[in-house]
Amino acid sequence: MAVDREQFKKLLKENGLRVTKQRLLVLEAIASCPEEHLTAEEIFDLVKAGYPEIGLATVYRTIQMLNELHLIDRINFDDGFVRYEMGNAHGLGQKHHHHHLICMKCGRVISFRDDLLEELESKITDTVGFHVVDHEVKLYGYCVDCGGDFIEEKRE
Amino acid sequence: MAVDREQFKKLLKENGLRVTKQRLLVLEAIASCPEEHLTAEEIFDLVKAGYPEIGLATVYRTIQMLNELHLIDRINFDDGFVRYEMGNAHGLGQKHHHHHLICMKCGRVISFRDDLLEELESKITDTVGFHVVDHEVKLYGYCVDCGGDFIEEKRE
DNA sequence: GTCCATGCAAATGATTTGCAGTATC
DNA sequence: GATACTGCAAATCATTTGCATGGAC
Repeated sequence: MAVDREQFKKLLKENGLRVTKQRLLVLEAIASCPEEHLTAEEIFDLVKAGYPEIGLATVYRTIQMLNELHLIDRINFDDGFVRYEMGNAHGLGQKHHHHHLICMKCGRVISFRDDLLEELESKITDTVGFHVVDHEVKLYGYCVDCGGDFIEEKRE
Repeated sequence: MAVDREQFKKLLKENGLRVTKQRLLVLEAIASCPEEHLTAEEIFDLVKAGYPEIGLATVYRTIQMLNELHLIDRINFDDGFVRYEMGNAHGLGQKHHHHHLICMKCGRVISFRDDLLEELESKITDTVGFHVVDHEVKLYGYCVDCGGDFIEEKRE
């Protein structure tokens, strides 16, 4: 997944932020792993490989900023790390609708796309008067390799 | 919401765990706030009100245990605290299906019940071969008090 | 009596923050 | 040249852990 640098620079300027090498590198590191759900430390390592001077604090600060600009999304799998992935919207309208399947045995995370929740969202707006603008869905279970087809619902 | 103490004691014994005053008190504190999403610290304060000797570490350890026994559920609203709520299942089969509406303005959290995801789950099992056994849904938006009815999708 | 559970205090570890130097505009 | 950004080190803070004491069985 390639990053449109000019558009990124424009976005930064529009928000009164400065264009720096670090910011570009962090965004590109995340964009280079479209299927991953990266931790701050992992992003740090990725960037450091090509730019050893970078500091971890800068990565944390940049990540936060990119998230506020809606260029990246935050996910939490409750494993002690906050993770980030490229936002599908690319900051250009278009809402993202993908969910995460989390394997309870091997921990693998599979992303998948579905718009079924539209229905649920409008149902809620009608019923509760709550206006839904975004959602996050995590589905827990067992992946194919871990007996996805037939396994008793045995936990622990 | 009342706790069936005898059943709880039985469950502990079945799992080779000992029945202690602290464990009963922690469970009852959580059960006494069925609509809340309590942090460890909040549970600690609740119990301490009636039993000042309790230690925070015990609360953390007990919470973890109750969660493993599926008596309480864990939720994370990304505000820096892990939260817990009474599990609807009461450890007796019956899966819980309730979601959380999170207001992006005032932070209020509304729980609500829906089984629409059944459809999604079987769809996934068929498509990906991933066997879903549980799910967690968070919906972000604006509650009635914060302009739930008509508000432009304006963020930040 | 054995051994698990508790309470305290100390440790951990991801994330944040203060500050002096540096780069962008 | 002003000031926002960076890198480092120190601080923060929820949660975990070690250990001696106490309680459950």
